[in-house]
Amino acid sequence: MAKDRKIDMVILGLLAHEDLTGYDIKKRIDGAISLFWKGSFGSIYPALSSMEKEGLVEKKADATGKRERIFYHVTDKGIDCLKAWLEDEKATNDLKYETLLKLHFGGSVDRATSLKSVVAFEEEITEKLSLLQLYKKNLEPDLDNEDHLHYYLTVSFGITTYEAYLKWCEEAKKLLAHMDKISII
Amino acid sequence: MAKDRKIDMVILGLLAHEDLTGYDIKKRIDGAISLFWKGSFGSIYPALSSMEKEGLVEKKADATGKRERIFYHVTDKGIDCLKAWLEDEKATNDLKYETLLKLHFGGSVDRATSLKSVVAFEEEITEKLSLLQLYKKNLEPDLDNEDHLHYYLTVSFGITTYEAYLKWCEEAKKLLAHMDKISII
DNA sequence: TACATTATATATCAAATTGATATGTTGTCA
DNA sequence: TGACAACATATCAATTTGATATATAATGTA
Repeated sequence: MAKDRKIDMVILGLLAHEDLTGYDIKKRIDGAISLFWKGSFGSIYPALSSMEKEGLVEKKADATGKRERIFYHVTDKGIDCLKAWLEDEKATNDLKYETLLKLHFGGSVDRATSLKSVVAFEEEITEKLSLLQLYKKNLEPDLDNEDHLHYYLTVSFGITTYEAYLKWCEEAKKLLAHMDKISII
Repeated sequence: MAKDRKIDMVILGLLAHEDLTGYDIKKRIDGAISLFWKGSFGSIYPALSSMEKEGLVEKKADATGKRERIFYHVTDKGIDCLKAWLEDEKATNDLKYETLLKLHFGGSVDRATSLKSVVAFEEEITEKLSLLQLYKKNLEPDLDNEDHLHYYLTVSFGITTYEAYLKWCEEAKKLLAHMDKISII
């Protein structure tokens, strides 16, 4: 068996605040959560079905609209499940940095190639960082709100690490810049 | 189709330096590479088989030992494949921080619970950081070696980001420390 | 010497996940 | 009216994980 479905916890965490459709859940994940977790329709819809069978969530008929919309509501059992997970401080943090992988194996291609990977990474991070700073500005005035405090912590994590990434990019660019080093010396 | 098998590139990158068995490859990945990529036997062995069929690697009989050992050697086609990947600066960097996920949804449990997650994370990072500093010390004297320079860059990435993590842990602990805040004010 | 434990080594499998694709509806702007 | 973007559910092959099975060689220890 692979590890328990983590996507279940993401869904339960979101449903703890409001009833949502699978599509809504995907949008929430693509927002601030995408900084540290991702989820696709291919995992969300099957997870909702299976959690419904387990009694962790329940379907709510949508009377209002004409369009098919299946809202999910978290049950007491679902809340218990979420809390049990939150109270366990064990956590697996998995990173897959293709940029770093390319850099690690970059010794057999020329430095200009490695440099291009660093610059592409730098651009990506710079863009995301300005979005995070916007999130931070919105959360800062209301840290007495327990939820906002916790959202703030994750956004602050993103900002701190992204700033470190950019600092590293500067160092990496400097080290890779001396492309003619061997021929000069 | 899911995205191309990235594990192939890890294997080709390793085989570019020396012939290895599947078991060796796993050990290499569990070393310095584990900072930014992971791989299991369940992906390594099937990848080796399929790459052999594609002509990217070839089996080398092991004459010496008595134990079953299948060494793999990278072909010219395999090297071309590796270089093509290295020369493409596009890269997807996927993070799965369960710690951050727990913190994001921590607003509905007490702060002591969130604090425990931060402390567990801090301990994990502190331990890994000292290992990285050891790697760095070993690589630093020989940065003229093109491979070492590239290894150094990834180790330096790890150190810079882990130091940022620890800085954030301090901030997070401070913000979560005021557990009686509401009742005091 | 005998025994237990750890490291070496290949391989497979169910479960989880991704990324793509299929299918159709509703709202908006020109 | 027509085009396009956003909404919404669902499925699938390919990939990956984490666990397990199986077996041999080396090492420590009683």
